[in-house]
Amino acid sequence: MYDKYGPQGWWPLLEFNGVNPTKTGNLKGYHPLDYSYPKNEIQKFEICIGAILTQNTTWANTEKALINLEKNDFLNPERIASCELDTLKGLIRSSGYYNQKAIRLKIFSEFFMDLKGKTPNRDELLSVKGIGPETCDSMLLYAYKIPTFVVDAYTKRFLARSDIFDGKFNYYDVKAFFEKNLERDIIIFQEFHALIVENEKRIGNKNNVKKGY
DNA sequence: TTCCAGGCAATAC
DNA sequence: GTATTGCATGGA
Repeated sequence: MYDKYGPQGWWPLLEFNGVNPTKTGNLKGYHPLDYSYPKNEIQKFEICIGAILTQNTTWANTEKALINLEKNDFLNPERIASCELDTLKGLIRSSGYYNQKAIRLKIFSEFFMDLKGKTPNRDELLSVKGIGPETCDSMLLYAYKIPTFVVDAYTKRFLARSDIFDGKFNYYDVKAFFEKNLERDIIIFQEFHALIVENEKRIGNKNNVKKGY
């Protein structure tokens, strides 16, 4: 997949204006071969907010919400934590589930401020309301650069078609499978997950693999 | 119009 | 511990 699609440069960040013409959807937000992102606390925060906003939603819808937040100077935890809930709901409307996501963003913003720049551990993140296994691992892998493998709907669909996995398709069994078979390296984990997503987006759900498998 | 997308918490068994 | 359900917009 790497030979076919090239380095993916995840996570997509709004601030990056480089162009990767082979991308479908948007031409912005990627930073292939540059693994120094996020470069500051705001970018770190942006990744975490994006991880929450993209829950069960397309990235296109998420990106609209992120752009709205950015335009209104809402990409900082203080602003989100202190603003009117209805204002926040309006800005993230396009991401869907905006009532619960607005509350989750506020809760996470408080948590992020309390960290004061420190890296949270997995259990701390999971204890935050609105953060489940996938959102947690996305934050750790892409914002905090901890080598933990991210399992999402694409990952399971990829495995379901591949025949190389005979276990149960629950989150932790799938995660363990990848972590056992890949070198525990931050760049490899980031690229492998992003390449699976790119591959699955391109081929579509041809075999109509059901969600959850 | 219908279906589904980079989940999660609450609830029910 | 596992299964089900509500949440909501926007594109195909």
